[in-house]
Order: sequence, then C-alpha cells, then structure tokens
Amino acid sequence: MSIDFKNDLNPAQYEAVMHTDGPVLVIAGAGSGKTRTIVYRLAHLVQSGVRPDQILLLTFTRKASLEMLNRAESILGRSLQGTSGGTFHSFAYKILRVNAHALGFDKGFTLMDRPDSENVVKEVKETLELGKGDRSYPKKSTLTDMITKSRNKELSVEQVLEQEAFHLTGYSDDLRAIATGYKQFKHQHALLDYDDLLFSFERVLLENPDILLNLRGRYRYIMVDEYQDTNRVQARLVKLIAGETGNVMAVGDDAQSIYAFRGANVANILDYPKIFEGTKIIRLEQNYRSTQPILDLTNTILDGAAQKFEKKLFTVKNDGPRPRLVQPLSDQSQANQVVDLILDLHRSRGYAYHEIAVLFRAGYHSYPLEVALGRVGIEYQKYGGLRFHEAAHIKDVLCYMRLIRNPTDKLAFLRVLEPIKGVGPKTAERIYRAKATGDEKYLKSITRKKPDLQQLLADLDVLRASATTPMNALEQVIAIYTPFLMLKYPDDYPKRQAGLEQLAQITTTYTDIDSFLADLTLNGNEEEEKTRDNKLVLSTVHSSKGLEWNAVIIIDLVEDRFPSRKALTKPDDFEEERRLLYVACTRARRELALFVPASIYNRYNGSTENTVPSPFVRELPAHLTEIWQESYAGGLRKKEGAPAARQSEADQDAPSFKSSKDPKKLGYCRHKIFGKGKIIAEIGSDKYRVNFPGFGLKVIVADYLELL
DNA sequence: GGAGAGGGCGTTTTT
DNA sequence: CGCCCTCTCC
Repeated sequence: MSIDFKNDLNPAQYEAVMHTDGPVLVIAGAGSGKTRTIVYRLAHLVQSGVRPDQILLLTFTRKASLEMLNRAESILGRSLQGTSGGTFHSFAYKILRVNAHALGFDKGFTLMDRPDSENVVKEVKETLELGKGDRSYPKKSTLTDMITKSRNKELSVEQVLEQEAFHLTGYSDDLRAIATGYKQFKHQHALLDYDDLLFSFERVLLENPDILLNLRGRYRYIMVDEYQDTNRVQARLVKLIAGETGNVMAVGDDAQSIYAFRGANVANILDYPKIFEGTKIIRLEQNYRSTQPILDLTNTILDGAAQKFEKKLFTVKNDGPRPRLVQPLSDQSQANQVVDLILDLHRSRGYAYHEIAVLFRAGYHSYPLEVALGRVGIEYQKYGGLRFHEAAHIKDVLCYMRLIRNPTDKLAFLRVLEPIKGVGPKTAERIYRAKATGDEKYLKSITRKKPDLQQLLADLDVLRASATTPMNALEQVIAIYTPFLMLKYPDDYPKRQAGLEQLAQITTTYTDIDSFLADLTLNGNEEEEKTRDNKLVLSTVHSSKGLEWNAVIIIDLVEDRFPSRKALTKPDDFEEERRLLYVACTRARRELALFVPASIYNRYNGSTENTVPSPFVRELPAHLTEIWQESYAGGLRKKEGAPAARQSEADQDAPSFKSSKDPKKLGYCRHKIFGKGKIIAEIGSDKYRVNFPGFGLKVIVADYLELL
C-alpha cells in the first residue's frame, strides 16, 4: 500500500514528516494536526526501512501513544510491533526493572503511588517526632507536595517554600529533615516513587555506559510529544538517549503548557535548539479542528496573556455558531441547563454522546452535574479526579498482589494487617520485623492469641507459593479479602465487589504480576477502553489534553474555581490558569459553551455563595459570544449585544482585571487584619489582588496595604 | 497499644 | 458532609 504523503499533509506537516535525520522541533498550535504529523512520521520511517523496534515514542499518556501507533498501523497496513511507546515514567520503569541491580536493589523494587508516598512521609514525621500535637502543622499531603515539587523543579525545599508556600517557610528545617528521612526510608525498603523513576533512570544511564550505549544503539529515532510539559530531568533524558547527533523530533506548544505545578518547564522548548545543535524548527499554524468563531475566542484568551504568544491560529472553517456564554442563577440550575443543552445537542442536532464533553477545573466540580445526569439517565464516562487504583478496596487487594512479588514490602504488609482486630500500627510493625528477622518465637506467641491473624498469615504463605498468573493470583486474593471487605464496608460492599470484578477483567490481559501492578500505578484508569462506546465525557481540563470533541461545555467559570483559588500563589500561576482555559476551549470543533453560575452551594457550611465571573470571561468582548441569561422565572433568555461583565453586579466588587505588566515585581505586603500576603496582581490603579495564607484571595485598596 | 468517640477543617491539576 | 487527627478510656 502506498501512502500519498504530499496529498495527505500540508507543507509544514510534510516537512516535519520527511525530516527524519537530525533534530526537529515542531511548534504545533492547538488542533494543527500534531497527532497526524506524528502518525505519518511513524509510517514514513517504517516505510523507508526503519525497524519498528528502533523507534521510541514518548507521550504524555499511554492512551495517546497507543492511539498513535494504531493509527500508524492502519495507514501502513502493517504491524508496528516492537515500537516502544508510552510515558517517560513507564519507559523508565521498563528499563529500570531489568536493571534493578544497577540501582542497588538486587531483589527488585516496588513502585509507590501517591498515597504510599504520603504514608511514608507521615511515618517519617512521626518517627522524627515533628509536629506533635500541633494542629496547624502541615498535613502529610502538603508535606509530600513540597517534597515532590522540590524534586521536580530541582530546587531546595527552602526555595520551594519561598515560591509556593511562603506561609510555611517557618517549617523549612522540619521539611528538610522529613525529606531526608523519606529518601532513606525508600532506600531501605527498595521503593521508588514517581520522581525516582526519572532521576534513578538518569543516574543509572550516567553510571552504566553499557546500558546507555545499548539504548542509544537501539533507539535510532525518538519522538517526544507534549514537549512543553516535560521537566528538566525529562529533557536531559531525551538528550542522553539521543546522543550527540540524535534524531529527535520534539512536538509541543508553549501556549498549552499546563503542568508547571509538577515541574514542567516551558524553557525546555525554547532551549531545545541550544541543546541540539542544528535543530530544524517547523511551525504548524493552520487549525483543522475548530471553526473561526471558536478560534476568535481562543485567540482573544491568549491575547490577554502577560507573556505574549506569537500565535494566531487560522482555519478555513468560517461557518459555525458563536460560542455561548450562559449565566445560570446557581450551580444547581447550571447542572440542569447543561443537561438540557446536552439533550438538545444530542436529539436536535444529532451529536452522539461521546462527541460531547463537559470540562471543569477540578474533579469535584462535576458532582452536581453527575447527580442531574443520573436523574435523566444519561450515562457518562469521567476522566481525571479520583483514580481507580487508589480506591481503598482496590488498593487493599493490590497490596496482597505486591506481597506475592515482594514479601518484605512493608507498606503493603502493614496495610494488609490493618483489618485484624487487636493489631494496630505498633503490633503490625513488630510482626513485620519478626517476619523479616525470622523471630518465630514472637510470631508464635502473637498468633496464638489471635486466630484470624494466624489464618491471614497462613493464607499469605499459601498465596505466595501457589500464585501463578495475575488472574489466578487475584482470584485467590479476592477469596482471602472478601470477608474483610464485607466487614469494612457493610453498606456498599456489593458495589466494591463489582470494582474487584473489573480489576479481575484487567488482569486477563497480563502475564506477569509486576507489569500488571506497574501499569496500574503508572497509567491510572485502565478500564476506559471497554466503556468508551458512546458515552458522554466528563473530564478535568488537565485530562482533556490532546483530545477533541464536536461540542465542549465548560462549567464553573467563576473566581476561585476557574482560576482555582488554590493555584494562585504567584503571578505565573494566573497565567497557567489562562493557558488551561485556552486548552479547554481549543478542544472544541464546532460547539462551545461557557457556563458562569451566579452562585454556588457550599456543602460544608450549607450556604449558597454569590460568585464573581472568572476574570477570563470578563475580559471577553461581547461580540465573540452569544449571551444567555437565566431569568428568575426560570428558563434562558438570549441577551443581545452588551458584554457579560457589564450586566454583572460583580462588576462593582471586582473591577475588570488586568495583568500587571511586570508580574514578577509584585512581591509581598502586610495588612492589619490578614497579616502578610503575597500580591498576585494589580487591579486598576489602586487595588491589588492579594493571597493571604489562611484567608485566601482578597482584593484590597492599596492604601490599606503596607508594601514589603 | 488499640478502638472508638469527638472535634476541626477544608476539597487542584497528574505521572 | 466526610476525612483525618487527637483524645480518652479500656
């Protein structure tokens, strides 16, 4: 079969596909056929004689790489078996797993997920006797956050506190001690967290030339997608594996960088030509996804950015409806109106459910909508938010699996013992130590008093001796675990049992337990493929990256939610929120609706609070959207002409937002009541938006502030 | 050292 | 409301 590259691609795409030798940087605007370019390049490489196993494709999710490989296979009409594709983390895992000795873990290692890390941090904190009885002491999740941030950004904990959480700077000595203890604990117990995968991988490559040369020899062509969201160590890894003359294609879009919180560094894109000498830079600017009215809006969002992007996407799809701006009276009515809109799109305009997506800033924002969808019986599939494998019962079961592979996995062991009555943390710890040192005497004495403990330990031994395939192992585990499940969740154990069945389904595709466990912790939700068919999509904006739909609905576009209040600790964060909205809007092909509820119900104090429209919405000129308002009598009314911000009473409390010209200069201030705060932005000529720890974001008149 | 009651507190984003 | 942490009593 021959592929008509020239005809299927535009000139810029064609150039990127044909440029196979030497480094290329493809700056690909949203919807500009980035995936298509990668897919055709894969096909072209193989067609011109490159063996599939000489290609390495690093993407942001496993799903993305599978999709690209599949598409390349279908246009090629042959298999790409052997091509290495996946995330940096999963690739690192694959290599480290067969080279565990180089890490000093001769008996292998265990991958930690986020809750594992938090638990270790907590344990370290307790052993160091830090924060005892201090209610305001940073919580384990905060501590873990800071530790992982310091690693991802490659900064000291002091620097991270300074930048991300200045109100915690007083804890920097503690945090340093905890970080050190955390590291030691991992080393002692052969544990690797997400960050270790990357850093250990780098270390192994630097210390073992044989391993490095082997990789370099094998991977002659490397492609890295979403390059704007790589962090520094990932960039170094690419360089390392590619070697001096590497054939690397990096694809990215600086305007879509949304992972700075995790250490992603846009500078990687800018520095790429410096790192790889002779880099060919190619820009893809024609948008094939969206209609012009949608692009007008997304271009405007970028226009407001403090740092300008040289980007004006264009399309030939001039027709299409203007994006809607809908203003419900509350988040409750927002949920109902979204449902109405979905029904309308589906029934009257013929969009299949899986061609419609609802996007939001944080996982819990969709809860009211999920209830409303349930009421009318629309099925949906949710991306982002809680992870399947982190649900308590799933995690319980996975810990048994971990013990099969590594009986000394302390975290797993302690967790498995948890449901035994009369065995708390201390006793569990002693049992663990007794097992490790072979202290039969203690084991005998403790098990004599507790028959169910004895039973469980015996079950574990049998399990370890007899487990074969992942499926077989899981069946045995479920048999052991089910009594505990029923005990622990008397109300909803049937539902959780169904979850275990789902897990059992997943095991069928694996032949070894290690890769089953690793895939689960590295790929998050695995079940999606099966349930995907024709369901409405709910997704966080982050998880929507790289995807597209005919109709996109974005909800909760109000201050504190989008932009997220938690995210605004420094001026750069505000810009990232803006790019996040840009990513969200550019997912839409034809229909785009932005929802701005006037009030939101607050579950923990039971009150309904008025909102202020998101600054990004207030910035939009009226002619770009079609405005729909809910009247107090119910129902939506179309509003002609005037911009959204003009009608909003919020206008008085929150004058139109302007990013400061030099946000970096803003610094700190002091307020009589709120104390020290960080200035996020200048608003108008005499007001500031300030983040006060413990009080949140406030807009304060300059006269009341003492600048520091 | 463990279990259970009571109180404070607060929901970002992900590999 | 639900989680997590602390306190109290066994």
